[in-house]
Amino acid sequence: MGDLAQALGVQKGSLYAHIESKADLLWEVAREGAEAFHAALDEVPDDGPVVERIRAALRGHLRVVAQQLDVATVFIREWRYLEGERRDTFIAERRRYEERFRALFREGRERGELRTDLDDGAAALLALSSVNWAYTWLRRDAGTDSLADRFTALLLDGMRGYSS
Amino acid sequence: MGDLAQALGVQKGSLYAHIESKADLLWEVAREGAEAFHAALDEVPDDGPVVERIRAALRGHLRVVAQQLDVATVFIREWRYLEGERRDTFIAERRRYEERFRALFREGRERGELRTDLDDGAAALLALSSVNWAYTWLRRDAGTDSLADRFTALLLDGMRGYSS
DNA sequence: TTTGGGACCGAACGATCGTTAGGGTGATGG
DNA sequence: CCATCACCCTAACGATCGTTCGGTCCCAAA
Repeated sequence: MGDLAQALGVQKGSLYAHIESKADLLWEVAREGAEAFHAALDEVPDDGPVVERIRAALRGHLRVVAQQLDVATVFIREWRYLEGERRDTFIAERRRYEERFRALFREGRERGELRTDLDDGAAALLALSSVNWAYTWLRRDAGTDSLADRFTALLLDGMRGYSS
Repeated sequence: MGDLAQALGVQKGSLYAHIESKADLLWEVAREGAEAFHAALDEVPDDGPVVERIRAALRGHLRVVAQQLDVATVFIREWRYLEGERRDTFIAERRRYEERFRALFREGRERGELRTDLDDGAAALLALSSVNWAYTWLRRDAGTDSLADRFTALLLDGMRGYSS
């Protein structure tokens, strides 16, 4: 709160003419984060090659991380400090996001665009881990699309030479 | 400190008969974490198929995460609260760990066991991201080896069907 | 012109937390 | 037997932090 007030050029107490509590602020940022990531997924077309949609989803996620790093940090890490009902509803929203991701891989498998023995749970976990971890090192001005493409290529084609 | 004292069945102040400061504790755990992860990497043989060594490295990392979750959490996340010189030396140790990981992928490419156009930096980043993120969801009793193997399979062979 | 209200200040409150101080106990070893 | 020392307690200190409160200023609506 002190830092926030200082960044606004205002005394600590003056903040409370605009907000109710610190917890409210965290909740607002968490909601904003959920909205941003879901919005990025909304931009992914719901038909066309699954591979391209996965690439678009990773691009979108990384873009949110890079361009709204603070919001993303709350969505990814700081949400833990939410309390009570807000915490529960946030977790549900977060699970929904992961589920939407997983559905991509499931559909890819079912359509035969991905390997038929694909473990879509592990696949979604792997993909989401890679982009979720990005908030720890990603710079705001990084070329996120090309990075997402490199991740996509690695995830889809693997690191072995056989498939090239 | 209060929680720690309570867990030990002791008053807060009594802790200081054994330690110097809270910062010292964090430093100790951070060092323990670095030691554990490096030790896990030491168990990986330095010859043989690179693919198997990568699998072993991921297994080792996940095992440390699962079995020493608190230590791993400090190594992965809480080290940020280290200060001064300790912070710097820790970061160096952490970078060295990442570099050892990356060397695996580089060697795999150079030996022709991995694709010749492999971006070993991105590959190491992807692999480390996947296992680093695990501390957020991994349960202590999880079958980490099989999980590491699933990750290894996905990373090496990819999610596309072509290579199977 | 008066009134109401939003924005802000300055100060303080109350809680938490890491740490210190002073004193007590009991076991150990010279 | 006595001194030492490790260990622990209670109490308090000082700093930080989120929040409250009374008061001032100023703009806009009545």
